[in-house]
Amino acid sequence: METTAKGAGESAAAAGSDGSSPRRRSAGSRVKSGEIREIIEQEIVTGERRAGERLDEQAVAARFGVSRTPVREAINQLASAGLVELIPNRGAFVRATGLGELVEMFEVMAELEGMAGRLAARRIAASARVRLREALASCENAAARDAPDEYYYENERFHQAIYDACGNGFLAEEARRLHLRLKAFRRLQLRVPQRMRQSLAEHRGIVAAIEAGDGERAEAELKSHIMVQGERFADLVASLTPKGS
Amino acid sequence: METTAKGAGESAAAAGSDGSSPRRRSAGSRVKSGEIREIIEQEIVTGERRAGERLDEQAVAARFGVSRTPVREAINQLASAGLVELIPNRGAFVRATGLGELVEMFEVMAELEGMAGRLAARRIAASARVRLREALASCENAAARDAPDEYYYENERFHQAIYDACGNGFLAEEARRLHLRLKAFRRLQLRVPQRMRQSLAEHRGIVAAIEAGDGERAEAELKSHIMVQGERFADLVASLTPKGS
DNA sequence: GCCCCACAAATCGTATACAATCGCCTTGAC
DNA sequence: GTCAAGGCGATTGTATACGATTTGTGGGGC
Repeated sequence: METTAKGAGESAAAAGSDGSSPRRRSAGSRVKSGEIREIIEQEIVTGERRAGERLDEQAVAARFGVSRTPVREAINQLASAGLVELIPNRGAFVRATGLGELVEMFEVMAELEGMAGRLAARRIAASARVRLREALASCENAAARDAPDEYYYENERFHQAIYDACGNGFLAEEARRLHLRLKAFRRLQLRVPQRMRQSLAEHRGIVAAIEAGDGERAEAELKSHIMVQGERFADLVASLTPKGS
Repeated sequence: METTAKGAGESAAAAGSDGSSPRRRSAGSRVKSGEIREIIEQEIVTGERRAGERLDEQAVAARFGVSRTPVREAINQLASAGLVELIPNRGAFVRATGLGELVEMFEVMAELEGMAGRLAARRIAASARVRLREALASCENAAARDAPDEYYYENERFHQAIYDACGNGFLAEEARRLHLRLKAFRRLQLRVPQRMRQSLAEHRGIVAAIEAGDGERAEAELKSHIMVQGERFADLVASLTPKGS
C-alpha cells in the first residue's frame, strides 16, 4: 500500500549505472547517501566485495569524495537489510551469505510466494488479473525470442504482479524485500539451459490455478517453482565452489 | 545464528525504563542512539505518539539533551523497521499502522509460524526439544498461577523455542522480527478472559504435534493459534475505536 | 619464561557548523 | 480578484571536529 519511501523501485537505477568507476564527485553532482547505499549493495550482491571483508567508513568516504556521515547512514541501512554486520567498536563487515543461508532464504521465499499465490487465487481483483495476464504474456514473448535477460526482467514483473494480487500489502512488501535480496542469485540460475522454458511452463500453470480460483494448487505450484530455483542454484554454487561453505 | 548486533534482546530494557521523564543527560550517562530508538519505538507502539504525527529531529534532540546526529540514526532505523515514514525533505512521520495492516501482519505471522512448526516437526534436534518442553512447562506454571504478565513472557520464550527448533536460521530471524513488531499488540489481547487457558491448550497441541513429527498438524495448529490472536485483536480494536479504520 | 598492566593507536559515536533544498507567504501584475 | 513568481523561513542533509571506548602491543614484574 504505502510506499516505504525507500524500499520500492530504486535498484534498477543502481544496476544500470554500475560500472567500475568509483564515481567521484563530478562537478556539482554529489553522490547522496542513498546512492552510496545502492552502489555498495550492488557490489556486495555481485560478489565484488568478498564476504567477511571489512568496509572502512573512511575509505568509502574518500572513494566517493564525501564525508563519513552519509557513508555511516548507508552502512546502517545495509545492516538493517542484513547485508553487512555491525560489530560495535570494530567496524562493518560484509556478511557471509553462505550457501546454507541461501537455501534457507529460498525456503522462506517459497513459503511467502506460495502464500501470496494462495491468497491471490481467492482474492484477485479484476485489474490485478489483467496485469497478471499481461506479465505472463510478456514472459511468453521473451521466451519466444529466447532472450534470457529480457525474460529475467519480465519474470520480475510476473512475480510482482502476484504479490500485488494477493490483497495483503504487508505480505507484498515482505516478499518484495526478499525477492530483492535474492535478485543477484536468481539471475545466475537463469543461465541454466532449458530453465527459461521450464520456468515459463510453470508460470502458465500458476496463472491457470489462480484464474481457476484454486488456492491450494497455486500455492503448491509456486512453492515448487521457487524451490526448484533454490535447488538449481544450490547445485550451481556447489559445482563451482571448490572449498565448500 | 549470528546476532545482528542490534535486533536481538533490547526491547525488554526499554519497556522497563519507560516512564515519562525525558531522561535528560544526567551527569555522565548520556543516552545513546540505540536507547533513543527503543524509547521512541515504545512510544509509537504504545500509541503515545499518534499516527501521522511528525517527529521533529530538533525537538527530539532537545528532549533527550543530545545532538541531532544520534536522533537521525534512531529515526532511520525506525524507518527501516517500518514504524516511521521518511519523506525526503519533509521530515519523519509515524506511520499509521491501521487495523487493516495489522490483520495483514498477523496473517503473515501465522504463515511464518506455521512454517516454523512444520519444519520443526521434521527437523527438531534433541537440545531444541528439551528447550521447547521447558518453555511449555513454564507456560503451564504461569497459567496455573494465573499470572498473565508472566505467561506473556513465557509465551515469548515458547515461540522463540519453535523458531530455534525449525532448523532455518533465516526463518527464525524473520519470525523474530515480526514477532517483535507485533509485540505491543499481542500483549493487549492477553487481557481477554480465558484467552490464557485456551492459549495454553493450543500450546500443548502444538508441542504434541511436533513431538509426534506431524508437520502438517503442527503447521495447522500454529496457524490457527496465531490467527485467533489476530482475530481477537481485531475484535478488540474494533470495539474500542469509535471512528473506525 | 609467562602473565599482567599500562600506554598508544585506531575507530566508532556524537557534537557542532554549514549548505542546499523545499514549502509557504507575500507581493506584484494581469 | 486571482494567479504566478520571487523571496524568506524552516528543515533536512552533509562536512568537520572532538571525545570515548576498545584492541593490540610493549614493557615490567613475578
